[in-house]
Amino acid sequence: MCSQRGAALAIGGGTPRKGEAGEHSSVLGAKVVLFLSTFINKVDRKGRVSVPAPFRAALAGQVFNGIVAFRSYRQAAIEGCGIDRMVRLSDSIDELELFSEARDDLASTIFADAHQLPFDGEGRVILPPLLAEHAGITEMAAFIGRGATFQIWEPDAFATHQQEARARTRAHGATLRLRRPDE
Amino acid sequence: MCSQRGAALAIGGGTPRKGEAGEHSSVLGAKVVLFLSTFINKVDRKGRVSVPAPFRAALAGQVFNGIVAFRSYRQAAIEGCGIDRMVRLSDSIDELELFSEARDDLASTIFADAHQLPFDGEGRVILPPLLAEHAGITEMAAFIGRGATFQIWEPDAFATHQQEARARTRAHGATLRLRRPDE
DNA sequence: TGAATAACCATTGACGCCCATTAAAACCCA
DNA sequence: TGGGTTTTAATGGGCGTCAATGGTTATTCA
Repeated sequence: MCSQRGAALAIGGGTPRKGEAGEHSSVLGAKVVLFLSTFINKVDRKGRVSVPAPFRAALAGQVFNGIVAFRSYRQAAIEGCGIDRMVRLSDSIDELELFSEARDDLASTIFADAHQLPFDGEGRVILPPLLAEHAGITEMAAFIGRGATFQIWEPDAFATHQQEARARTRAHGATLRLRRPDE
Repeated sequence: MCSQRGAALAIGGGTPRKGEAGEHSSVLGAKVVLFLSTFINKVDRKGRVSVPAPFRAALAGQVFNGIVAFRSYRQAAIEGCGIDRMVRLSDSIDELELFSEARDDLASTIFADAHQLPFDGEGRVILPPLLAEHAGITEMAAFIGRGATFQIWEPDAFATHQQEARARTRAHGATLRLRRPDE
């Protein structure tokens, strides 16, 4: 009802067209995943929320059909991404010294808190109470595209957060150098 | 009763779909195993605990139908993984200098202490008293996903540990460079 | 023969899966 | 370009299945 259209997308070997179902190409190179825009969906009495179709499309073809979600460390929000990103993270951590403290901390902090939320037939997921509470989500959930990942906020909380972020950006004049395509 | 749903998973050659039972493909390349999230299950009077279904799924297809557990030597926890990882660990240790002290210590610390815990028909394992005591587990056991491995803690003890780990991670500004998909 | 262990069965509640409904885009054609 | 049609997405709800748990019976070893 409140969701807005607009896109976010997934870029694989080929660009998924309309009718032809963007299939994975689970093949070689990792698929480029991009989450864009904001979508506000309803949380039903069972705790289910529809993940925006564009986000689902971006995740299509990953080894796990659903999203991975965990509490944001610094904000009252839920961080979301696809399983592929977690696998990469796992590999990265595996390269740290076995049994080192840093490795331990990262593992306990990241993986222990991550929830794998599978899509149901309609592309919905069930928000675990722990996560929903952390973000203060009850009625509605705002899916916020952030490029390679996304966040889920309580709509009003996000509106406030966004205003503050804008103000900060204006104040600090934050800039960013664009990465060269190849570097 | 206290377990939380959400899945964690096993990624084989093919994507385990709905009806077609995600089977192993114990084939060539090592299967990608990812333990995510936290599950708290009850330990019954016989010392049995259900290993979370998602963890079982991640282990499916390995040569030993069960888990390998040993005492963490840094924490009041039980380290857990599949038999396949022990094989890899063995290989790694094999590469250390023969007769070196480190090799000796690792071998006796890990392998001598490792227990193979087979699943019963319902996917439960019996926690050896030695391990349970080391982790202070009596009523409940928390299965903690850590990517390629997992740990088993006494729930409250883990909650404390996790908070400290979070604090440390934030304090050290511990960062981790995400591994590029292909590198 | 008794104790400990393993295999088997039974219960229940949460979750996966399905179908129906509605609303809003996208599409098509005049 | 406007109106009518088609398709897809979001939402609600019912029901079957499986996971977690508890208990009972068979089996093995001391």
